[in-house]
Amino acid sequence: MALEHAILVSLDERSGSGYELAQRFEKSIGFFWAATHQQIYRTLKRMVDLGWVSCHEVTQDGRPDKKVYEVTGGGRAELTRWLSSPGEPETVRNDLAVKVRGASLGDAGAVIAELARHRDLHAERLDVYLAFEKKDFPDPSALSGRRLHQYLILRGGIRAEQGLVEWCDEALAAMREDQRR
Amino acid sequence: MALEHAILVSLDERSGSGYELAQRFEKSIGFFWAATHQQIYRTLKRMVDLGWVSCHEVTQDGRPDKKVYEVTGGGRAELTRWLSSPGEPETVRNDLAVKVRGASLGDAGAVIAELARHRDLHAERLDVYLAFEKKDFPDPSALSGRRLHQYLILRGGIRAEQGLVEWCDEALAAMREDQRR
DNA sequence: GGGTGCAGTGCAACTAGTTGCATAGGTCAC
DNA sequence: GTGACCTATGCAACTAGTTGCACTGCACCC
Repeated sequence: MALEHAILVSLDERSGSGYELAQRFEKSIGFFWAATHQQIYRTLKRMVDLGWVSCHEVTQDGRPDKKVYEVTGGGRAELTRWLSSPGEPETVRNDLAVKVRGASLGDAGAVIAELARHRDLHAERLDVYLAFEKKDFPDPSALSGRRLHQYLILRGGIRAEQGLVEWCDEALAAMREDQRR
Repeated sequence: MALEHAILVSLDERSGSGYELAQRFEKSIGFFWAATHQQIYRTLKRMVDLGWVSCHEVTQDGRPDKKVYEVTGGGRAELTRWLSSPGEPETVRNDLAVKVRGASLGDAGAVIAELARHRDLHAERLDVYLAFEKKDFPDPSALSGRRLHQYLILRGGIRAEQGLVEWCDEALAAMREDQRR
């Protein structure tokens, strides 16, 4: 499982509370790992037990108190161990593909509409990523270390969304053509 | 959840036992939905309770008896309903991306090796898919209905693997270049 | 006759992830 | 002053998926 490790990477960049982490997961880290606040709070608790992160409460005024977590030596050791251990590619799960495959057993028009909806969702996400790229990484060839790695992740997100938009377009064209015949 | 629906699509094409389904999931359906035999047996049982599939035992000689499942009217109704209902794109989960993002906190060389390993895995899968394409769909423009949908799914798999291979190559080149400096 | 391997089904225990709800302090607008 | 919204944490119950094991029957090879 990589949620722990995604949290370690994120906390290593900057210590923070569960709430802050949840927001980071909604944004940058969410390109390649999704997590709800529930999952994060529970996992943080487990990670404290494992000695991978430490926690101290911070009293705030004007807003509720929070618990700030930071990575310990044990956490860094675990991260190093994990980075060097092999893993398998995630198993694919694609609702939309199941729908396309089943289109001839139901309402093909509805599946086409669903494809078009997903096409637009992916195009929207792609635009967001491309805007990040333009703004945050204007000169990719100059990057190194952590900044390079952040850039590469973004590139992965861009490629994935591009591929999905193109696939939706291909499928839409073929299925619409098939319907006309 | 789409495992039920993936099973319905598969059983609608051809009735079969849990064992057979598990094999189909290892092959064709596995392009876009992974499932173990355990999951399949459990889900089939639930689907019988829901009235989506019916089950009858088949005595075999030379091998153990089996239970053959087939889709009922209720199952087809459920499938139609689901095909017309909107769904969200799956949340992404990518171990390898987490590793790349964390590469500067551990052994960057190990992450590079892991990238190279995954690159080869994806290239291998891509070859398998391309061979299917060549063999099973020599003339895509002539396809319609179910055959077209099967082809489009395969195209999705091909695009996804191609994108991953290219991304691995991009990341490998950049990280190796960064190491040399 | 003993090992390997395929076909076939399943339980039990576990880990991971989702959903709904609760609570509590504070700001800001109408 | 009250309703909407943001920060902040968490429990409980559920659904989904994984892992390890167990059993049966038969075939085929050495």
